[in-house]
Order: sequence, then structure tokens, then C-alpha cells
Amino acid sequence: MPTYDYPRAALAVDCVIFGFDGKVLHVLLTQRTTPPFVGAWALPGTYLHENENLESAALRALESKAGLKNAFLEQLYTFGAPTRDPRERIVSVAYYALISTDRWQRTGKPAPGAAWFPVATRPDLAFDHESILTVALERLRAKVRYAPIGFELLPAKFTLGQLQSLYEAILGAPLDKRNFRKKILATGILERLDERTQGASHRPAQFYRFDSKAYKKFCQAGFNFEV
Amino acid sequence: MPTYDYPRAALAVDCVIFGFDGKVLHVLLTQRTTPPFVGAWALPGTYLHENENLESAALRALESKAGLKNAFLEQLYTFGAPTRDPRERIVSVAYYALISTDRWQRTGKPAPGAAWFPVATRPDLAFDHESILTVALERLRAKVRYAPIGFELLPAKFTLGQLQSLYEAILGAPLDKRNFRKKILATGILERLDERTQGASHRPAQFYRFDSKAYKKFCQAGFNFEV
DNA sequence: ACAAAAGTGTTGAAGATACACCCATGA
DNA sequence: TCATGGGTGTATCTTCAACACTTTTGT
Repeated sequence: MPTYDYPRAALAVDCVIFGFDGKVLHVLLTQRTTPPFVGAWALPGTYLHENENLESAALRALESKAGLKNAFLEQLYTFGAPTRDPRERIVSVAYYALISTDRWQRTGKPAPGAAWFPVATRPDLAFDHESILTVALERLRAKVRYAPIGFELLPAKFTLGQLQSLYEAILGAPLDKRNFRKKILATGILERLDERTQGASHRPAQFYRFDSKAYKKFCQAGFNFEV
Repeated sequence: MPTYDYPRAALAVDCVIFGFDGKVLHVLLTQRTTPPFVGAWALPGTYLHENENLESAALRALESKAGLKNAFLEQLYTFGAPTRDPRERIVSVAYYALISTDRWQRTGKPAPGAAWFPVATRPDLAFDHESILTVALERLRAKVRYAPIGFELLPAKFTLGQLQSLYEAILGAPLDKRNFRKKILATGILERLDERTQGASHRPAQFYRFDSKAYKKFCQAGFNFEV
């Protein structure tokens, strides 16, 4: 058993995992089965292993707690208030992840003890996880305005209507349809596919996909997203 | 001596401290006196104490290593690659700080073993501190565009010329004088003082100060800085 | 008188906003 | 035929970029 000259805080990662069902933004939570906060909902997290990168630990939490692989993942902020965990001092490096709708649907029931909640009607969270979620939401809202991370939440092919609904769900405000289309198409980062939606009782919608090559060019050319 | 079931990484904070001398952006570095990297320059940092907030630790590093108090301080990113320190695993929560010119000058010689370097001609840094500095610079450049953090690097009263030089130093690009003045004055966050520069062999410049009340109003009104 | 930075407006281009109707489909 | 979301263009306003000369001071 390892011994140190001074006390050391434990290190953990916690993940704010966002998903989109086409209408509202969801977050994945796990229900606690051990003290403290038994029965309460919390962000999925895990302790950092020896010789493991922070991001690897977050990916591991994503997979083991939520059954999800290969999500967009980005470090958010590190929470280290001495009493944030009543047991002992645990410093948590928070990450946020975006799960595309198709994977979201395939994992309809994610992992035992975990569940998706609409962000707007989530339950109270254990520890300081409310603060973490708040920071994650701010970051998501800020970032979606200048970087195309929204696409991470949609399936590979999607319609402009879905894309707009996603932006509206994240930003919490309605957007003008014509202006939205104009701007998003003007960037050139969308590729129009030869395929349309089927079976809906209204006019079929064109499918598009995100063109990451064009996006790179677009970034080099000076960037400008501002939806 | 504390003993744990599993090995624990040590936790430290490192600070990227920026200062501005009126012409170029500087960063404060300390020279290492103990292995590893003896003699190399590094970012000032310290281990996290028991029951100490992360931000408090960063403030403590600022004061003990650099002799500076009351700086603007913001968490940057957490660096946790398992081999980033050759001795043992140390996870570092990086902060960046902005020091105003007047304090910068008062501390002309900061603390023994520490020195200011122009960012552009800095020496190579120990550990992964190059990466940390790079991330800090990106953050500073990004943030100065939409938040008035630049004022933290200037004395309480300053001229528009100084402000513009600062922005040019951070962004690394010249700005149009008239447009810069127009935009910055249009925000209303500058208060014009009844005082002008003296003793320079050219026309005296008006002093201004940052009006944080007006800034709050400005933020609520919708924010828009984009220099 | 000259050097050096301060200060000051206008114009044209581009981008943002506001806004209303027809289309294709399934029920 | 009706309900539903998909799809389209223009006119106006605001914002951004480009640009050159006069002013004040110290030497």
C-alpha cells in the first residue's frame, strides 16, 4: 500500500454527457447505490487509474457507466473545493461529451443504473454536480456559436430542420428558418446528399452531412460561425 | 504518514503569469534549483495543500514564487499525462494570471530566482510547460476579444494608445487606430478622466479608466466586444 | 523647424435582420 | 382536403473596413 509524506487528494473524472432526441437536450445521469447520496442522481465518473491519461479515464467512465464509445469529449474544468465530497478530499476533472442521436437511440437504455434526463427537468444532483452541469451548459452554448460541435449531437446524415432544432434547444431561443439556412449553407461545411426523408406526413426533407474537409478549409480561411 | 489503498497522483498548480510593459507581452518564469531540469526555466507552481482550494494554491504560488498579490486569475486547463513529470505522477491544474503594468513595475525584480521574459523570446521551458504556455496564450487571445480582461494588464488609468498597443501585443497584429477608438469608446466601458500625460515630446494623451459598472450594464445589454 | 504620438469622419461594402407564402406528403 | 413541416428571396438596416491629415508638445 502506497504511503506518502503528505496527505493527497484523490483524483477523479466526471462526465457531463449530452444527447439530443430531436427536440430537447438530454443529459445522462447515474443513480448512486453507495453512500454518500444513496439514491440521488449524479454525473457518471470514475477514479483516475495509475498511468492513465485524464481523457482516457473520462472515456472509460463513458463506456463503463454509460455504455458509450467514441464520443466527442473535451475537458471542461477542474473542481477542487476541499469539502465537495463529504468522505474525503476528491478533486474532479470534469469533461463533457456529446453523443449523436443515432448512438443515443441505439443505447435507448444506456447502462443499468443510468438514465437520460431532459436537461430542463433533471433531478437534483449529488455533490457539486449541479455546478459542473451549469458550467458544461455554458460551455456548450458558447462553443456551439463558433465551432461546429453541434454536429456531434446529430446522426451522420440529418436535415436542416433537425440541425436548427438542435441549435434552438442548446441556445434556448427560436431562430429564423431562412436566415439559419442561409448562414449555415454559406459556410460550405454541409454536403447535400441525394437522399430525402421518407414516410413523414409532410414534404420530405433533404439530407445533409457535415463535411469536415470543407470545415478545415473554412477554419483556415478565417472562421466565422455565429449562428 | 498517510497511506492509501491505491497509488495517488500528486496534485500541483502552475501559473502562467502575464505582464505588459507597454510594448511587449511578458511571462514570469522561475529558474529551477532542484532536479529535475536544474537550471531550466519553468512556470511558477506549487503543490496543493490539504484543505486548500485550487485557486488559493494558485494565489499562494503567485505570492511566494513571484511576490505578487491580487492578480486577475482564472483556471486554464488540467494537465495530467502520466509521464509529464519524470519523478512521479503529478497532475497539474494550470491557471493564468494578469498583472497590471503598475504592479509589474513596482515588482521590477519579482522574487529571487524569478524573472520576466518577453513571450516571443522566452527560453525553453521545463516539463510540459511549453504546452501550458501555448494553451494560455490561445486563451488570452481568444478571451481578450470578447471580454475586457485586457484592462487587467494596464494601470488603473491609461491612454487609448496604451490600450491599443496592448491589444496589438496580445493579438500579434496591428489595429486601425480610428476604428479601435471608435469601437472601444462605443462600448461605454471607458471613463474619460480630467487628466493627460505629461512630459512626452509630443501631444499629451487623455487618460481613461475602466468603468466596471458600465461594463456590467453593457454585458446585460447583450455583450459585444470584438476588437 | 522637426520629430513623435494624439486625435478626428466619411464612405462603400458586407453582413444581419425581418418577414410570408407555396410545396410535397400521409392521413 | 387538411395538417404538417420543408423550402425559398428581398428590402432595409446595421456594422465593419479602409483610409489621411491636423494638433500638441519637447527638443
